[in-house]
Amino acid sequence: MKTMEGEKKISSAIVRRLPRYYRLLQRMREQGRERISSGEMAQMLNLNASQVRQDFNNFGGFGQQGYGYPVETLYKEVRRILGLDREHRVVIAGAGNIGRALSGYPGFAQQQFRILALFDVNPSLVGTKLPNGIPILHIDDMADYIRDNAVDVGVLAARRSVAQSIADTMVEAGVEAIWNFVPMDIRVSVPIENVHLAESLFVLSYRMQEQEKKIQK
Amino acid sequence: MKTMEGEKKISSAIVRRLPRYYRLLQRMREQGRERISSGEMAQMLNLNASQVRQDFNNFGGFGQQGYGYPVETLYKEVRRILGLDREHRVVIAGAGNIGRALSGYPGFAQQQFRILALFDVNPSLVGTKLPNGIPILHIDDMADYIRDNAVDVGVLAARRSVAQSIADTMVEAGVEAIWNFVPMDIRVSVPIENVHLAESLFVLSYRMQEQEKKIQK
DNA sequence: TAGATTGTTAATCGATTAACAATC
DNA sequence: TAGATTGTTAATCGATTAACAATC
Repeated sequence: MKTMEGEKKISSAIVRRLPRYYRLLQRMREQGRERISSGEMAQMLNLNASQVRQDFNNFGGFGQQGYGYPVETLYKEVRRILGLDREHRVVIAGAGNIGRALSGYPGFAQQQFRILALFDVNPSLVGTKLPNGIPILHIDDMADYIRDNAVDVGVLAARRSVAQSIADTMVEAGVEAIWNFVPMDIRVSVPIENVHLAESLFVLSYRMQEQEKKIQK
Repeated sequence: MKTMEGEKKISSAIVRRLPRYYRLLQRMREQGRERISSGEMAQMLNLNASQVRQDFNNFGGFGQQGYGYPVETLYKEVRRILGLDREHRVVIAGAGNIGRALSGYPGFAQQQFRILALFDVNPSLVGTKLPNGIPILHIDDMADYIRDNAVDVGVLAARRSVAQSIADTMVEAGVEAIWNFVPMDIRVSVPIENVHLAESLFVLSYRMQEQEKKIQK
């Protein structure tokens, strides 16, 4: 082990591979695997073995020459690096299709993302609860709720016209990160991660066309 | 105009920027803007003006020296490049939270992605219709439905254990692309685009931690 | 024409891959 | 010890940025 975490700036390319390593290690762990080599990880994730070793060495030397990486240790390290070793408290702005679908998504609870409440303006929704018991509250109460309940993650699933202003309210009330499902560029001072479904679909459409062109030749 | 489309291989980085240009041009168009320069696009999308020009020149010379790019023309070109100038016929496997949320997503219909049906095994869902009229059919009927209705895009929103086999059925029945919401690597012979929500959330979690560390210093 | 902005080549930067000594 | 595989430096590759002649 040579490098210490936190010293160098980790590139976005590397950060986006971390969840993939995490998922792989989780699976290996469930299967009772005790060690795994960079070559094996590379093959399973369609990467290069050097790249895998480079990636992990940004955070410290977790492997052992001649042996590989201990699955359990590496799993825990990656979980810690990703910040998944503590509970996150989440609210969702917008109780429409997306907002409700996200609240039912099992992946969150499993990784300690607790969804506390949804917020909306629709009078026929406000005051009700989802089947799983999560309450839908009025958006005007969101700021206080965030403060009172130590919410650290805000999810944007509202209409486009109000999205920026809701984001501002969230940040002002104290969320530390925003997960944005609204197809627009939100400007905030905290980390934000965009899930632009339409863009992903358009990329698919492009590749589909490209494929057709290839076949026609 | 020098290069002809289809000659060179377009890198993934460029393809992923195309939807962002598209969205920007759509907005400019709605605002009645007639022309736009590479510099202006770069600024709005947080890119470099050279990069913008390089990107478009992969597909042909759409600009004019001393003037910029005509918005309407460029918009239509990008739409065509992305394959959004024709209707796509879509089915969704899995009528759970995600599947139903996607069927209600207005972005699709606007871009000519027509969702024809959902498929599931749940007897209390099969045979019913969503509020917007889209029918939920039995998964066993999916292959025939795809063939009979010229479906070209399959959406995977089913449980993990059946996802690969459903994907195989879709491809066998003739879909040309798969949009995958199941957090696993699906192996198919057609283009596939993964929307791994958990991975996106984990990246957010990472950045949040990183930010905290910075502040503590 | 003069000014602006493209299209395109060249330079730079950063990420990926290869190579190999260190070492378990 | 011999074999395997890491950690790390060096080489390569590809993407981004800069520069500028072409031209509207």
